[in-house]
Amino acid sequence: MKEGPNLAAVAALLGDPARANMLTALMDGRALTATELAHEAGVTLQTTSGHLARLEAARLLRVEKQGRHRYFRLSGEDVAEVLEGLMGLAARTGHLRAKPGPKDPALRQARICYDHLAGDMGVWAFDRLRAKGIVAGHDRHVHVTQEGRAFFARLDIDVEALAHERRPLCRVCLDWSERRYHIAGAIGSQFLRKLFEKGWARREKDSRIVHFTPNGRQDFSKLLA
Amino acid sequence: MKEGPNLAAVAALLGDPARANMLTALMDGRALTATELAHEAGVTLQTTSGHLARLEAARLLRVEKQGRHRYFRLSGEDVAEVLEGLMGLAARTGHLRAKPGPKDPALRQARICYDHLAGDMGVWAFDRLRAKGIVAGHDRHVHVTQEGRAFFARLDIDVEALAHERRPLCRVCLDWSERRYHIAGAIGSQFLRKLFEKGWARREKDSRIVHFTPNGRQDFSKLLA
DNA sequence: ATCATGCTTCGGTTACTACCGAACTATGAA
DNA sequence: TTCATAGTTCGGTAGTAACCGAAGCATGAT
Repeated sequence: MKEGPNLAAVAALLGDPARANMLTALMDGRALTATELAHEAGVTLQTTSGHLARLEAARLLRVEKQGRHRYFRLSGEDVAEVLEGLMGLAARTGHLRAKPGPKDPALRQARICYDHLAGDMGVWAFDRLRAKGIVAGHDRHVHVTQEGRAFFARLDIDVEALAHERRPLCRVCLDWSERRYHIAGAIGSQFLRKLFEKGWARREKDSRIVHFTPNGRQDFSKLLA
Repeated sequence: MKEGPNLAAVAALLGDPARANMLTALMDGRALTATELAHEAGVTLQTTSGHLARLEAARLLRVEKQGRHRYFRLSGEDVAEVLEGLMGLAARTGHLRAKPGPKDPALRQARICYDHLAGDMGVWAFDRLRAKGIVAGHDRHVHVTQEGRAFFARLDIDVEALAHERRPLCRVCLDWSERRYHIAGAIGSQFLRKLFEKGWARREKDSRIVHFTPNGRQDFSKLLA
């Protein structure tokens, strides 16, 4: 009783449908304006403004001013992880959406989680990266191996440069649909970007869903074979 | 927008202070009666009854009837994990309790998480178990090694028998205070039980806090040296 | 300067829900 | 049977907060 951090305060913030929709919209790692988020949540701009102020005060969101726009994004990967965790619990406890939506299977297949690949494809890719010895390690402390650096270099990803950024190079992130891990961090971000650059996959407009082209899927499989 | 499981519905359940207090009280894995939970949450029995009905309907709690008592417990380890995750976010985002409470340091040191050891000591123990080759593996898929079976056998823990239970033998669980993993599952549960049996540690009454005796701490260190 | 756009603040309404008192059901003990 | 304990259901109250319209800034374009 009354021990530890104030769980209820944070959960209550996530518990409002409008705020939850805004946060979900930000799960793909993009930064969105207040107007865009208002549209996502289906409420007016002034209501949105109030919600965003509260989320920012709680440090769940980070804001960047650019001209007369204010861009909001999740304050960190850990926020995205908790959101995914809650989705997992919602799915497991049968608390699905009233109207499940036809997009759900596609969402389970492949989606953006913050800025990296999640879903069935994301988990599969992570498994392959490990099986091929490109990454190794325990728990959250996964690292890119020497062979891994060569592998990423062939994709024009400079691991050395990424390693010097403030952001963790290589992390794992729990998947709500698979309940297993996929790769995150700077490497996860760059890896996904390459998929788009190569034209192997594209993102559905205004959605977290990622679509692979038939050829892209094949080339991706070959890359990680 | 409106993709994936209904995150807000679950979060709203966790967002009420009374319900959050009840769930927190159940984090130590015990099963408590409605009356006990009413006391924990600081509300009357009839209010509690309503909350518990909702939590059970959402499959966050499981109930067992025994005579005229109804014992409530968390429906699974995953619920405890999400609660710990939310606590981590609350701590990280500065959303601490209004009155931090003098017990917080003790809680960070060693506490019960569902039915296994968490906090600084829990994370340390898990590190040692891995360093000694008692457990090995990646991610959530950790396993007890051959040497590990011998190690646990010396503690009168029959890994073979536990492995045949429905419950996962060896899992990991994320720690809100350390933001690192500790050991859970049937092994984690038995391991903690041994600490109590040996008198190395005892649990504080009506709390998740675990106190190690001076000798117990020494013997525990020696065991995992 | 004037206008348009993006966002915030203020005020009032509405809807929700946590809460408790009181009455009721169910199980067990004497 | 009678009483006590554990818990649920019902009804009414009260506090909260989500919501929008309107007005008010602030920045950028013309």
